[in-house]
Amino acid sequence: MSEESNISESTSPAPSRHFIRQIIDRDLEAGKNNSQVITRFPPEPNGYLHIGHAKSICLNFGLAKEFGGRCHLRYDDTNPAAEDVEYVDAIEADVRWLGFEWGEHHYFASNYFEALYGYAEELIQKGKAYVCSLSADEFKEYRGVPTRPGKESPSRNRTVEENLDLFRRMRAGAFPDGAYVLRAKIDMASPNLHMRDPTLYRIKRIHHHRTGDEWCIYPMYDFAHCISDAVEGITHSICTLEFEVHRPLYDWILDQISIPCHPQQIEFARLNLTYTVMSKRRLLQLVREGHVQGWDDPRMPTLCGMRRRGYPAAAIRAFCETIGVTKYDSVTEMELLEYCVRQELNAKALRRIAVLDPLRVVITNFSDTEGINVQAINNPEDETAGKRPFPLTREIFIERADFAETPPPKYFRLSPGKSVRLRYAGFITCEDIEKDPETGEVIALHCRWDPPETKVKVKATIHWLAAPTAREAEVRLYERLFTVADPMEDKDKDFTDFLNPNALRTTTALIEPALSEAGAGESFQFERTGYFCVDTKDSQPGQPVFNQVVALKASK
RNA sequence: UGCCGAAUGGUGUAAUGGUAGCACAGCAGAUUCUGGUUCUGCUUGUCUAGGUUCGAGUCCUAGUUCGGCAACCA
Repeated sequence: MSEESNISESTSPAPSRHFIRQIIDRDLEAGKNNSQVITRFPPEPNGYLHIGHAKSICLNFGLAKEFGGRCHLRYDDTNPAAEDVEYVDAIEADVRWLGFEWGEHHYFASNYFEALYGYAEELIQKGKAYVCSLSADEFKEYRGVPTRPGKESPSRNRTVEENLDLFRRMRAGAFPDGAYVLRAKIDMASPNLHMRDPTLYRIKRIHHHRTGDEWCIYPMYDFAHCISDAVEGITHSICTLEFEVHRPLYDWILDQISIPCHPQQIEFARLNLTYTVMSKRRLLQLVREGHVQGWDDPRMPTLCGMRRRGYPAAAIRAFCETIGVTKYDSVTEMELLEYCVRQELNAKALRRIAVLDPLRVVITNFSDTEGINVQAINNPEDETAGKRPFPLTREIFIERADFAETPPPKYFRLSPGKSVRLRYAGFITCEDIEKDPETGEVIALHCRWDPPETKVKVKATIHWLAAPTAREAEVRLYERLFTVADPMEDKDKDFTDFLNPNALRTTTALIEPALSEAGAGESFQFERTGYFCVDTKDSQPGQPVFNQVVALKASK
């Protein structure tokens, strides 16, 4: 490399740095946190991860990698009512699939229940927390509303001894669920509702998927999260915008207790995508009500759904980098995700031929036994992918849409008397049409074949399959899950009213023999049609089922 | 009518007081044995009104609009 190009490279503009990178840049410059970057991805195991989580995963793990730090995988499992091990395993598989590793830094907030309890007692000792006897309804009433201050609970002035005794008995199971809660003693007049003596612990006799029946009191998110971060020595605690109003409480708790570490909470805008929904609750509703066939249904925006659909992990990573990170509540167009998917697949996927909606063609100047063998290119973007033999016989199948009896304007493909190129195999000219006498439907075409050397002037090349070698396979074609960009927009309707009835269409296609041996999870480009991935659930050896990943970019 | 936050083309994002740039989408063209890919060009933008400054997307003031917050959820 010449000196000049070295210079131009070093002076080329630095890659743009989003606001969190800039915060870290400044922290590192100031020597904060011993110049370390330790992040965490803290899912609650109460549902499957979706593309919105991918943004957070790529951010947290990506930042750690970029700055030579580390990222912890920590389950925020403080509410056993909603959580389950089923989700724990699925979450790990999804994060790994995305390409990230947590090493030995695999934690559960429930690992810290004992420590958390200790900090709660410390708060009580310091007169910063009290046990409250208000019922849930009274609690609400006392809390007040945003525009009016709340009023203090009668329990607020209990002595430290009383509070300690009550809290210990709460833990010991002396009281029924809901009888008491532990609250922070902050400020009932705070304009921030979260600072009006928030609940720290509640009594819940629910079996926990990790701690079993060891506990009947469970810490709330606000208490558990900041302390878990501090215990793990997290430097940058990155979360979504809705936690912005929780930050004063995050800081307050860590300021009151004797823990040396105080991570910085930074909020960013969650991902919204057009033509889908992104909340676990609504995704769960789609599963429960049977609108889709499960969390990993290829129509779902879940990571397992996208993986099954055939979206490459690299495409999702590229997408997450492209969308950026801001505090602006935005809606990203699905087209951008699809672009990233095509970009990745175009470079990597082997080309194969499949005819989705077959129309029989008889080559009139071939005898039954006559035929030729051509070579098909496996990937024009990658010469090392090589070629494969591809036979042409008297009877072939073409795509029904590649013939038009009365061609519309600018139709380049086959029509009566017209010619097209057969991919890799010369030309055909349509000489006759065979129709069903009853329905009038075109059932076959009779065409004359000309070899490639003929140089027939055509404007289109179509794909085709030799009838004797063609095999059948189930192909699933997907459209967007919803018919409108924002299914939540109409407040008078349920989002399920906008479900796209054509989101899944199943058909039997004709595939080339090489495809019937395709392994589960393998992706191909069906030439001129789209990208397809062998379904990992419903395929049998030698009998693949194909999921359409994404169509080729629409022709103009 | 409380508090917190955010506003840059259709969408997403950059510009950190000094030429408003990039990507997606759209449109047009070139190349092409995939109406794919690739390449070229084009359309479209700083929420409003004042102010500071030689100079404002950026700083100040006022407003407008949008989002979040009133689980013993996270």
